[in-house]
Amino acid sequence: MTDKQRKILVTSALPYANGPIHLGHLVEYIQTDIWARFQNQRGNHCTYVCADDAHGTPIMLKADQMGTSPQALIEQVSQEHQRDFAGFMVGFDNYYSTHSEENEHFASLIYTRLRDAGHISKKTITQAYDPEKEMFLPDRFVKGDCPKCGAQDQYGDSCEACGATYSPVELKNAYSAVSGAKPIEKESEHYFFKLGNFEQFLRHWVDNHVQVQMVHKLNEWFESGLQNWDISRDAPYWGFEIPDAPGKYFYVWLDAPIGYIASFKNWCDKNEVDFDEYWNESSDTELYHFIGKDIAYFHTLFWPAMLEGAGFRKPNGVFCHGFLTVNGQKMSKSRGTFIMAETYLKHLRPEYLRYYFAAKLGSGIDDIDLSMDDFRMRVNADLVNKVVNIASRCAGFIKKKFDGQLSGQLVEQALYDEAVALAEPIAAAYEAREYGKAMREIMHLADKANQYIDAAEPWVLAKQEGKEQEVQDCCTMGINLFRVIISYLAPVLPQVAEETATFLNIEGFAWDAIQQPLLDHQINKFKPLMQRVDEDKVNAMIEDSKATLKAIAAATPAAPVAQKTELEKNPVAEEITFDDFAKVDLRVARIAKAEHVKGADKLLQLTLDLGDDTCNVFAGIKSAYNPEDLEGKLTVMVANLAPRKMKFGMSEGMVLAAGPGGKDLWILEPHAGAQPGMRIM
RNA sequence: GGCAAUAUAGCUCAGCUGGUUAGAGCAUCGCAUUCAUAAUGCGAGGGUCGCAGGUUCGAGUCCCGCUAUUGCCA
Repeated sequence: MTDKQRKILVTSALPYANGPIHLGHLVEYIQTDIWARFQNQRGNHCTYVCADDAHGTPIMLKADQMGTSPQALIEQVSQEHQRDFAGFMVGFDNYYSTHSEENEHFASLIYTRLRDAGHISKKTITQAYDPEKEMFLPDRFVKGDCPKCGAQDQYGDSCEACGATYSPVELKNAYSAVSGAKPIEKESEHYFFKLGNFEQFLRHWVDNHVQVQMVHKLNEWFESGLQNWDISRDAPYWGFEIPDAPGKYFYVWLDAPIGYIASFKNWCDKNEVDFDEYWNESSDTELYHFIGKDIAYFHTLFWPAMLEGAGFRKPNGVFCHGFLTVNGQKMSKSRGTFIMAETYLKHLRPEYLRYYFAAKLGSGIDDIDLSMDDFRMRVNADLVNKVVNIASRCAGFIKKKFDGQLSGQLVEQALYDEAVALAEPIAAAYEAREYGKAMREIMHLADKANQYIDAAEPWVLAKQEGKEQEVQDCCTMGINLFRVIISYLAPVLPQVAEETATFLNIEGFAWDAIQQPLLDHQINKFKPLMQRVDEDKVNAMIEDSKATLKAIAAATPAAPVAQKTELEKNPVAEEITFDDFAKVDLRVARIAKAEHVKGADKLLQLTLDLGDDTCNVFAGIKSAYNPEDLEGKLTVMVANLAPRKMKFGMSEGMVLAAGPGGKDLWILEPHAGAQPGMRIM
């Protein structure tokens, strides 16, 4: 800690103001908050700002749908977001909105500077247009059938069933997700940011400012060539009008990152801080953005290029993190693993999650998994059984026998020195965002503290005459080790740290304070600092998540879309006679074996048991089923279908399934009791 | 389809530039202990490091292929 105080500005990505914060978001805010708290604890001056990302078509349409104004919607969502973040102890210095005067100012300023420097071009493009709603439709708001595989109800940019990418005009049976009308093609002049002008700058910049994993990604983008970026949208659009272009608005992604600047400016004005010191091109303050890997493109290409072009400083680092999975899978609304921040907080303490995320976070971009059982056991074992236990097992002696007074000496100076010596490696781990590594070090120290107390046996000494001093000494050691541990954990567990400060009767946890042990010092009564994670509460949270999402789904007025009924999408076929039908021999079959097919993206190979006979069938259901989930189940097959030679072998029949394709595919299963081989009539 | 990341004990994860019998925590089992929020300590079992090749004196660690999972394709 010899460096002079660093001035640091950190940001987390701006959450979009059309929905609630969920646990997936929180990975990033907790990661950033821990880093910011750590920096301040070390004595640096770290400011943490964020804001709601409050513009764009989805917000405009959602407000419309709810019968309210975008303004009212974003105000309400902002309240909810701030409430949730506060609940998780995410300590922003400023939380603002991209729909603000400051942001309009900076968006216009940056645009104007880019334009004057020749980095903006115009071009007329053709886009899908909703003639009923009289607006251009973003790709996501055009739906229809995939031109490649025919899957129904796909978005305008890509097919979820076959993965094909295309433009909205290629969709079959296209309709507007806004009005249900058939979109037409319409021309409009758009404004573009000439990203290619910055290729040399960017190629150089990315080398030192993003993680290695991202460098690879970026090189890929460089290889395929930097395209101009479409930064304008036509009215009606919820955002800022472009200064010299009436009826044209900044695309939401243009003013979103500028929201970092705007939020900071807003904070500067309130706190009399010199804005320019932080944002001048030659600033020697530090700037870091924490983001999810999905928005790297915007933050590692467009953003530094915009700043460069407009004469602002560039970030010192853009830190990507991975996504959150729950119980090893994508968060799922039906499984109750799509957990909103608010729902979590109704049942569980925020620090559990802060610690769990910290224990799993590294500096890379790997996804992290929240395994509910692991979460509960890990938090209980580490924080309650190990860490808090240290204080709990020493405090009683100090309080009862010595009236809260710590002794005047450290009997195991070497052990204490060892604990304090971890300050630097742990600080280095925090600095490098290797929180998992830091947590492992800290828990190892906690193990040592428990081992020490075990060996010292204060409860044995306490029963012996004349050993009072030894009891006080070893409990003083224990309490001091506890203090060191909580100091290391303070960025992760703000509330525990605060309550520990009260318990220890100290000011707080400046990083270097532990250099001086607490001796001849009066401490307060110990109160349990943390309760165990209760399995029932975890389960209640899951159930609550299911219920909450159901309620939301029910309350949300269905998009006026024209939710076409299944029959409308796919009318009943021409009438047939019974004899026609009878030609199809449907049989109950048991799925004896199901396996992946080497080299096939969509097929599973099924071995179907018909009682006396088995047959081999290739079924295109891989996107919806895991082989292991199918084995042993009964299903229905067409038994007399002519065998067909496929690339992977002979398919002797087919299994029946319903659904548009992709994950939405359901095979038939007869009621229990049906036997393999039975004919279905 | 293209590109990338990941795949290590039952679970969650470490394993740096290749080098002795592959580590941790939790879980399990045995023993000890009772100061502590059914907490702690000691010890044990448990892995052909996704599969198959290759480079090397030597590979979990490098290369190729395959499989699975995940993400990105502005």
